[in-house]
Amino acid sequence: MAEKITPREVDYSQWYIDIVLNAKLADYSPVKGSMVIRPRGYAIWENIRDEFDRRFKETGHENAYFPLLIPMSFLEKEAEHVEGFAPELAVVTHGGGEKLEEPYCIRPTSETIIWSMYRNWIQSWRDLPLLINQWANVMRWEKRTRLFLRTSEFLWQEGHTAHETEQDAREETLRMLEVYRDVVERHLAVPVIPGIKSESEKFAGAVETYTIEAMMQDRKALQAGTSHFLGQNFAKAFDVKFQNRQGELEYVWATSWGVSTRLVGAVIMTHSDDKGLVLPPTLSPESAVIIPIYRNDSKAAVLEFSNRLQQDLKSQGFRVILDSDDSNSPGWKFAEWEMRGTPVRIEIGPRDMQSGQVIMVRRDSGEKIAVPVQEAGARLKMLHEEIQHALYARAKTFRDEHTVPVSSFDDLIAFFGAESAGTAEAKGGFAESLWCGSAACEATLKEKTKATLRCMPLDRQHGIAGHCAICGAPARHRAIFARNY
RNA sequence: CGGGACGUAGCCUAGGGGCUAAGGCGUCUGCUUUGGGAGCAGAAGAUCGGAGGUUCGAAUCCUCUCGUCCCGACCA
Repeated sequence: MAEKITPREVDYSQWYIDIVLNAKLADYSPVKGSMVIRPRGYAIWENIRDEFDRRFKETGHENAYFPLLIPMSFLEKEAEHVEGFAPELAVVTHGGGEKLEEPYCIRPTSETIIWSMYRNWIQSWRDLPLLINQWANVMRWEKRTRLFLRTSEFLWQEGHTAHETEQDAREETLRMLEVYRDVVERHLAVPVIPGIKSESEKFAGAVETYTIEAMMQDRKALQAGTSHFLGQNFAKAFDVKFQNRQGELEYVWATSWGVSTRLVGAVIMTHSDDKGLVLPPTLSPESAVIIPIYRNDSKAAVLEFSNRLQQDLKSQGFRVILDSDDSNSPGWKFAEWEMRGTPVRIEIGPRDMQSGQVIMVRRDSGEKIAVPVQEAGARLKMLHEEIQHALYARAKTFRDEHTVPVSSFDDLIAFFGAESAGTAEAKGGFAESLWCGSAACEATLKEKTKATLRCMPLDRQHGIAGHCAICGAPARHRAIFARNY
């Protein structure tokens, strides 16, 4: 495991792949387009998943599980939905050695099968709201895949809720968007912009799609989560009516929302450096690694000292690894654990032992701090908090530095770089521009610069006055344009 | 799905019709070391991505195919 990681400046894509493979987060699989999530990558996902799960339950949702296979006819009940997903479906045509009368598709998302059940479960306003979440795998036959960011099969959660009123459903849509924003910013330390998608970028079957958009280190945008207001589209498609408080039959109002293993990719791309993975302490499988440094004559004492510290920290609730493997030098271990992304390294040598201290080294900054051994637990906790905040602050500063108000088409082209249009060359960032609302303008910009409308930030729609940066017509929205993953 | 590049040991690379496929890193054994990817000695590890063809002979030439990366189209 002595391979060097390709520096970001040389090849950002290769850098990302090098980190994923060298930190043993995932591996390519024999199945085209699907990856194997290795234990270290899965542990990070579990830490993300557990926090979301806690927050979903806190907001009144329950987990359930629906089938992997969906009758093809279900997809076809919602016109926009099938049109959006048909090109990326995997279809099962045979079972038990016989051709199936009706083919199944492997779920690309579960609105249809879930709403086919909601039809039976909802009769009265007393049955509402129905707040269900599912942790599952889904499959979308992607033509071009990237580890974690876009694979044919991926893990996610999908919330599917049913409500009495449009108001309730709209509130739920925004409530869950806010849960996403909060968890991604605080737990993953990835700053995001909550906003609404344009018509051309919204979910197939939704009335409105809300999103949280993050900026990666190559200044491209990554959609980190979406929350959809589905109106009565699926209720109508599956004929789900309830008797309201006035005794009238009415279609149910719906939302759906999801985040996926793509978030692992977002964390990697946001925080890591040329030495390897950098993880927020909240997500790291281990709190710290102790690396003992000794000569033959000091080995026993240093190991004993290290062992005591490990036990002490463990008893305080930290997950601490003692790397006492004799076959690797300390230098090797430093590099190795840096590549794995462990937030804090604790060095213990004879000199430290004599002075009753240890050296704590921050993964994010490389800063070395001498800590009296009695204070190790308290300082480790403090360091974790500092690192968590520093990672978020650094990412936010980076994003803000590359978020620029742009008011004319010429400036947009200059910002994204006309000469780099049609290439993956990193240029630009987030262009914050006024927009008239027309899909034609989005298409024009995309054709010239590859940049798309990522979202209209929720908190920046007030006082819109001016002209669309693309066509010059009176503006109706403020939007973020960027190249994206 | 279109264009390009590339598949030789776990990883990187050499060899582009001819003897037993070469080297570096890593791995294993032993000794020696240990404050930023240590040293010495020895060992294991390859049907050259796969299939078919041309040839006396194929890692090498041809055809097909699979995979990875990049670009494009498509897209949660």
